[in-house]
Amino acid sequence: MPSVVWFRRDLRLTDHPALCEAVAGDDGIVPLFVLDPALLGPAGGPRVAFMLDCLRALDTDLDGDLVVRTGDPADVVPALAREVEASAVYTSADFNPYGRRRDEKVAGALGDVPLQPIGSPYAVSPGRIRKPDGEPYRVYTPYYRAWREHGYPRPAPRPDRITTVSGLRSDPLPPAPDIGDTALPQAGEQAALRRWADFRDERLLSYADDRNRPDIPSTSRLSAYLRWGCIHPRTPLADLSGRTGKGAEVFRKELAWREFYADVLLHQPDSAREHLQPRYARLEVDAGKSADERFTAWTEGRTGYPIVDAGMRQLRAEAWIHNRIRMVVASFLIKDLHLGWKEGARHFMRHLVDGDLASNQHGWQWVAGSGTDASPFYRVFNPVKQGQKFDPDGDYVRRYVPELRKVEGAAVHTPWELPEQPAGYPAPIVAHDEERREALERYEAVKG
DNA sequence: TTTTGAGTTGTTCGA
DNA sequence: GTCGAACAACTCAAA
Repeated sequence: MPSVVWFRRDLRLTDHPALCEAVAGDDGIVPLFVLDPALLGPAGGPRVAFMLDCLRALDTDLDGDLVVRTGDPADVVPALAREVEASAVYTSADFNPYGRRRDEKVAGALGDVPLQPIGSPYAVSPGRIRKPDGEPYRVYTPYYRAWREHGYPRPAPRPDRITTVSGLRSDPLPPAPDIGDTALPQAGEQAALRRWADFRDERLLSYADDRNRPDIPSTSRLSAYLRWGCIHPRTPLADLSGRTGKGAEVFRKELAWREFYADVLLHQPDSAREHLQPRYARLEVDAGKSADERFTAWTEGRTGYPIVDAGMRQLRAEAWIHNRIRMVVASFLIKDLHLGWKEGARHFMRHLVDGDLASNQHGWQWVAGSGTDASPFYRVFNPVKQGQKFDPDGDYVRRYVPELRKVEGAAVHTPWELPEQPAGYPAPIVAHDEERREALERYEAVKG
């Protein structure tokens, strides 16, 4: 009897424990991907388009034997299992709130055929790292120490031979959503491995110094690949283990942040929707027509603050934003426009190619100060300062804001000081100094 | 149980 | 221009 390998956020063949386990059986595997409308709906065009490309790449790597089926996994997976008389369904564990509910339903619907979760999208699965008293960590740094202490396995090799069952019905992939000119990364496992190798060899050494620079290619840009599991974090982590440089340590910490937030979300599933710290429900948030207009200006990159607008336009152009700039635009939405983090987080999830629930929701809450960080509430990003510091020559702004292309150097961060206003570029929609004070007052009111 | 030290990513102000 | 202090108080982790 063959076994089914149900792919979800693990669209690769290398270092795939569930796949390894399945191919150890004698009768071949049925590789399956389920197009689940409940997940595809909110995913947003770029992420779906990228996923479809990854599925094509995976199908190619499987000699065209990937079985795609559309529908509720609780129907689709058991139906296929019966169809091929599967002995088991192997899969990587999913720890997101929806994924856990779904897998419980699927396991129930499968009856006697076991649903075997093996491995997960993390080096250390969420829930594994605990304090000595058995409680989960709520603060990153001690979590990181425990995570390092815990360790993680080396990557598993790609199976020598993958015998697939051929000739099964497979639904055609839906047409890619219209994403206009948005430039997506090259999809698939091979592209992910190349991307990692390039980063490791070219930029890791200077990563600690340059990672906050959006104007130069300083980051790994692995996020979309990690999101869909084209690469498992074990692969970079194994390469890092032999390196002592600061860049290696800082990059390892970034990977650990992803794991920390997944752990927090596992223990506090509601934190995907609500503030982790409940008192922030009291934070005053603007609503109404003017708030809606400010939100729209933010999404369209028309706030009049060049670094913010460049970030929001990069999101449209590439379905991705440099991490530093994510913080800047998030801080602007929350503390300059006085809008809720949830709106911003939802917008990111709709438009990011790498949108990951745990990292996104908790990244936003980090900025809002309502998450795991013991954030000093007076930490308000100054959009001009951030621009001058991290985009010192203004190259990043000019790349994404054509109205400002003729402005030279760092002057691009303060267009209102130019003798002549650049045509078509808006004046600042709010005065940062005033809104900073306003934000501090509102946060003050939430204290205690 | 109590105590102590520490907490990703900042900004402003005054010396 | 550079530097340190102030911006508060609280929660968490660990001794």
